[in-house]
Amino acid sequence: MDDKVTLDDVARLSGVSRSAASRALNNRPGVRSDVRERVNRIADHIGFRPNRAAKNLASGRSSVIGLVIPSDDLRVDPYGAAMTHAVGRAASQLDLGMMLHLAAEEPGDTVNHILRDGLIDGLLISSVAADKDWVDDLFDSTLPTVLLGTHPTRDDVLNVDVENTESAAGAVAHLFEQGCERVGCIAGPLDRADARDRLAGYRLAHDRAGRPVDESLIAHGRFSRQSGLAAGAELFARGVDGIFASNDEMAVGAILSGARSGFHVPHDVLVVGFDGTAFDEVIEPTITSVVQPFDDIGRAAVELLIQLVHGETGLESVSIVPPLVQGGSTTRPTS
Amino acid sequence: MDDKVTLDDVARLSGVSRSAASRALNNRPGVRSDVRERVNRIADHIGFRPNRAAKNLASGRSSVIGLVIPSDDLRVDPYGAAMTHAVGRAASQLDLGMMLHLAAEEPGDTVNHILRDGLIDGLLISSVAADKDWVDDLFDSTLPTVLLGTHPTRDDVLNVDVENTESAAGAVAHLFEQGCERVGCIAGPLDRADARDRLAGYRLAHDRAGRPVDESLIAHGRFSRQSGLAAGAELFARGVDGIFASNDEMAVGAILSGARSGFHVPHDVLVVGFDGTAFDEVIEPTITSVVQPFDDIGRAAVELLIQLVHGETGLESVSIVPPLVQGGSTTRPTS
DNA sequence: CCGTAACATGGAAGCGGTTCCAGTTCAAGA
DNA sequence: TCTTGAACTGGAACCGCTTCCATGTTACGG
Repeated sequence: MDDKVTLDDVARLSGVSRSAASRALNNRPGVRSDVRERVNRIADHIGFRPNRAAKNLASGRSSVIGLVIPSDDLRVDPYGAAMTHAVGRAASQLDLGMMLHLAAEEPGDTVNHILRDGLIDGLLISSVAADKDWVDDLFDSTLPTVLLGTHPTRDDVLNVDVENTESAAGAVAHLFEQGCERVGCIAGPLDRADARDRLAGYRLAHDRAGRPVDESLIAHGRFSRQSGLAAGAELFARGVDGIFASNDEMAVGAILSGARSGFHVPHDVLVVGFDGTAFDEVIEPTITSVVQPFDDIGRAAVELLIQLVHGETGLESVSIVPPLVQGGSTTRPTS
Repeated sequence: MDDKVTLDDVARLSGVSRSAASRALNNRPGVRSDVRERVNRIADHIGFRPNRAAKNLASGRSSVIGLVIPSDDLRVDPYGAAMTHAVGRAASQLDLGMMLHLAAEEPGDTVNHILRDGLIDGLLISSVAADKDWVDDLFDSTLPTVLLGTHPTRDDVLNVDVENTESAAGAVAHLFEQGCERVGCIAGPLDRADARDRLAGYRLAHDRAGRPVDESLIAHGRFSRQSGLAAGAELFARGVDGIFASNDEMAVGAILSGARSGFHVPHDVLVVGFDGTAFDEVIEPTITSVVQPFDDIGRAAVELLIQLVHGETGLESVSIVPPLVQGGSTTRPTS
């Protein structure tokens, strides 16, 4: 019923010009305060909604950001879903819209889609998607872009990430503190920077504790639950009393794997994971994990992107220190 | 480097007017074919990207659709993630953008966000979000809207859903065929239409088989894994040799619950779920489930919405029959 | 060879805002 | 009272594309 209320209507009813009305509604200077108030009152009285397309065209800004995330990641990886959720909320809080671009393996028309429409002010790209060539190319486009996570190879892109190395080291140190002697590691795919850093943290913790790293206790997974299952089995066979899994999915896999071969957590083995994405799992025990503060990350990323869009310079990447949240998987049974 | 190539440039270089160029590029009639070809060639030679905002403003259409999904659903419910993924892909294939709107409990500015910007041509709303008043109100707005799922109370909204009742009945019948005598049901929250329909299917199957429904074998959950765990425990205590869970999350919960109290699937109990969202789980056995063809649903919904946007009339809701996909949870061990 | 219909073309008017700029208003200081 | 300048105001251009409409062009049958 309130279709098609334009700025002209507001202006006419308020007895001012369109330009004055525009200034009033956008809190721009050059309007007497009583006029400003009247315009605003009338505007929302008649249900004025500025037409985004017109606004966009005139101002050159859309107040919409894009998020590029691997097609699969949203569906099968809790990390992707959590990140999408966080970014969506942050955008919404900042009065921004969010367009979701699912990154498939081949570019298809996606790049065009993303770039073509001046529909987007800037782009947030998941580092998980950055291995796809065409996604990677987006960093070189003229579109303002911020990376979520760490780029596998480049370090010239603005990004927001958690501190991986130290956090991983802290997680492993925690296992040492709980008395673990033989701590295994389930590393992620090493073509990813975060996986490499977490593995580095595992090594770092050993260095600091003055313990040698037993390379045979480093198993490799692909951040999936299945791969954690296999890697876990491998480690249990080698004999470990502690496991640092590079993400929670693999930690879950490891715990299940243990259960199947008679190793129980936390009775026989302590486990710590990374990401904090397994809290909704119905798994005993709950997993101690380096928990990613997704909301903070999303917020920081969106804010950084907006600053970039506004042409601010001297911006710096953000590194967030995630907390180690204790669950049952590293709590030694008292009995 | 190819910044700011406008239609004017294309027109000038092609030696035609802007209007002719526009017609040529949009495959509209009234352009000689050689001219059309020349314009197109030149356009992509100089890297012309029509400005979406301008296009949108002039044509009144944005080629962007919105998806409203409950805030939590994306993160903790595989169903939400799968649906989002499916819609995103379908939209992308049809050359449409997708804006994601996370529906929080309170409206906040979200409604404004969604409606205000003429940014969106139409809206897809998850039925899971339809219990929120403000979301529900969207159906009455002037924005073209299609519901994903079934509305809890209204039947005047255009929707795309799977056939719930018959499918559920089929799932239960399958349990009967496998020789189950006491089949329990874990129902979903009955304020949701799909949950009610699936429960109705459970009853229907009993009717058809000429078996009375033992009301004490109907447990209630909330579609979450945790609630499935509790409901499962309840049923195992009552003694069942088959369980129909209204979704896979609860089926997983039930299987875990069984394992904890010594009932093994499929040895002691057969289980069938609904949705087909648990395939990536590392659970033994894999779950027999009424699998939602998410891609088909997403595609159908987007197409329906676009027809609606184009003002087509006489459109009808779509009901898709999902297949029952067998997993290990209903395969009787031969030994 | 001409009249006419069918088609191709360019001009111009929007779409609904923002923003520059020049003209007004008005109060304070001379 | 007259200046002066800051603050306000409205007119008009413009963002880049679509689309209506009035011309110009072509091809045909008579």
